[in-house]
Amino acid sequence: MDGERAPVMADVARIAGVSHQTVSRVLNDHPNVRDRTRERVLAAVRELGYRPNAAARTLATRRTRTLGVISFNTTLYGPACMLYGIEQAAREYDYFVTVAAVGTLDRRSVLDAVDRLRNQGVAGIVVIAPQTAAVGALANVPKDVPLVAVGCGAHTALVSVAVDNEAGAGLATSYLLDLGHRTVHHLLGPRTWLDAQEREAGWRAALEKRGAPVPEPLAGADWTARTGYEHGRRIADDPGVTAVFCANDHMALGLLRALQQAGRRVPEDISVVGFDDMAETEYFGPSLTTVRQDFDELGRRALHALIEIVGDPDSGIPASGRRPHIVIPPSLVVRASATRPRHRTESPT
Amino acid sequence: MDGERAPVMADVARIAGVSHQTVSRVLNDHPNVRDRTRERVLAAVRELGYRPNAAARTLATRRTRTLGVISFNTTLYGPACMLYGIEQAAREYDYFVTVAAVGTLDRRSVLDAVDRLRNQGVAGIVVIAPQTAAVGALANVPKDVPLVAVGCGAHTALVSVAVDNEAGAGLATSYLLDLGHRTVHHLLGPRTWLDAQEREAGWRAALEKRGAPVPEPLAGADWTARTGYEHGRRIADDPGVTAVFCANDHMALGLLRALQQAGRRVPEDISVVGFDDMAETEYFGPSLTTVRQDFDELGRRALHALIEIVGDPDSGIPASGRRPHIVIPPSLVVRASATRPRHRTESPT
DNA sequence: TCCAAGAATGTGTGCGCTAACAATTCGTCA
DNA sequence: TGACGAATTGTTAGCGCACACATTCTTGGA
Repeated sequence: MDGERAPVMADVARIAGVSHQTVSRVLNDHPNVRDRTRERVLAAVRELGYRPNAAARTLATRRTRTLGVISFNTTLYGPACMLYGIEQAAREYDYFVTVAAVGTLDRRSVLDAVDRLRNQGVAGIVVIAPQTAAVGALANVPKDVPLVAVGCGAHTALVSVAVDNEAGAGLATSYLLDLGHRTVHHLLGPRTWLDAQEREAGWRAALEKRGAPVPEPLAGADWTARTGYEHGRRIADDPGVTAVFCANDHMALGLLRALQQAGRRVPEDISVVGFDDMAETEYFGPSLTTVRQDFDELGRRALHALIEIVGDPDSGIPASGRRPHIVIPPSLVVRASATRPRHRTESPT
Repeated sequence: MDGERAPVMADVARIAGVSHQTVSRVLNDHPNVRDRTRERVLAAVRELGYRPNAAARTLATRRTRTLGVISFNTTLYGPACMLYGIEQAAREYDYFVTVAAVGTLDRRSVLDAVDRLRNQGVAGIVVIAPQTAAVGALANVPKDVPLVAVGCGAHTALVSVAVDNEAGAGLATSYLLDLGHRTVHHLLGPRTWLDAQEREAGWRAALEKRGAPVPEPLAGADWTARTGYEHGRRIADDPGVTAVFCANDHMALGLLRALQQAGRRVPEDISVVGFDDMAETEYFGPSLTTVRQDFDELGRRALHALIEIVGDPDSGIPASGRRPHIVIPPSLVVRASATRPRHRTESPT
């Protein structure tokens, strides 16, 4: 293909008139290289357009500067953002990121992804795969593979970085209750997701704490606008529902749409609150009150945690610290989709 | 850290009672290995939990099985999907994918990303960075780096895989014209994006072909719902506008919202068509008629193109073929957001 | 029975780099 | 001026694997 082979360290050494080891020293910022020598070497490097061979370095040092990311579906807003945050942070530490997407979330796929990444020789892995099954499978991974789970809820055996789902759900639920709603219905995410479970728990806890009745949560949704829509049609027919907390924004969108089609007004007839604060929620009809989670930050924090475990000699971070769970507080973004109920049935203020 | 070192080929060889070379043969599916020997080797591999050292293999073979992806913003729907498609396809060919996200799109960032990837020794690069600036910068990359641009419009000097933006825009525009609109307004994407340019060209061509007046396109938007919203407020005040073709779905969402707030009904008063067909468009209010592009497929095709250039010996694909541009036809997805104009001002059918 | 051709396996070497150690140079103080 | 220690540079030996070649073992036909 290409005429001549890429220059190697020996070539640089010859041109600079030094030994290859000196070149290595310059490239790795070792002390005890005379300034003049260093400059000669760097000049030679530039002249040749030399670039070190990563594989050779890896082989010699027995350590890679690449990290793996396993992601269930990078197409979803949250995972996509987290991936972005991870990559950003990795760059700062001078690590590469290789991704392994898994199509389905059975144990096998997940373990398979772990395997592929290990074959490539990654130094550690961040998992964006918030399902219970995935987490279960991950528990079987040999402990010599540094592993951090991100956005997967906090109740896992793994080192994890996550938003505080329960607190977020509590925020949303309390907000609706404060508005004067007698109770708040909940459009569940898929129960196989830890986030969904935790949000449900937070919702339930908030209700119970306030002594509000706890209605049966609306189950069977899968995070998509489509299932939100389907539930919305049913809710529209139920005059008892005045407030709905949706486990994510996509479903809220579908719900909003169904209610609108059925002639139920939001927020006048029914208040809706979502979760995630994806970029477009502000422009839903009406703009959606939702719980914001900073996915970017989540990704970054996950990477930091991983680096900390891997132990980056260049950053002076000890390879020791054990920090099982990092929890990031979410915040409520108030927009137009929720308000006080029109016909207050009790407790007039 | 871990007590003993990972097993190497020699360990396997010893246990299986063969030479390391035979182990290598088994692992690389070479012919001329007796079945019994192969089994002994594989048993030893399993027993030891041996996994080949990728770095060593790379060093010895002088070729990596990793590909790089440069992406401007994996947070957007399109790029996220393409990345997913790329990873999927890469896995089939047994390649790894490492991502390099760039925050801004100046030449420097892009070239920087290329550099990082080359340092890591990737065999080739897929670029998801549809801006003119990026493409310009890429033209400077040494030609010995296999490079494929994806979703960046077709008018580039690079090997590219893209949806046919002009055809898609034509589809949308003609559809609105066929409905009876006198003309179609266009909410432009950012002019620095090739997709935006091509969509504008397609819109303009369709209009001219039909002899319809060509209004000044609505400029200054940036793909986000926010700018779509801003333009929407202005459009709402303009009774002359009966049909709008938006350069993407996000902007269409903002537009829809603004129109609704202003009391203009869609599609009765104004018809709207988008571009992309992202997952939620069906649940916009009203559900959006849009031009679908199959991002996933785009990503997969890009990867195939790259593999073809890189030349994968294991797949029997020759390292020769030059295929500058691959264009994928888009399709129109008809939903509720567009209809015939209410007050037809001319050409009664 | 023997030999040639081919199948099956083993041996040696180098990929490009870093780590450990050896050798050299330099400065400085007695 | 000489010598000693620190700073600087060079030398050697792998890291784990695949390739080229050498060697041994099977066949099958004369």
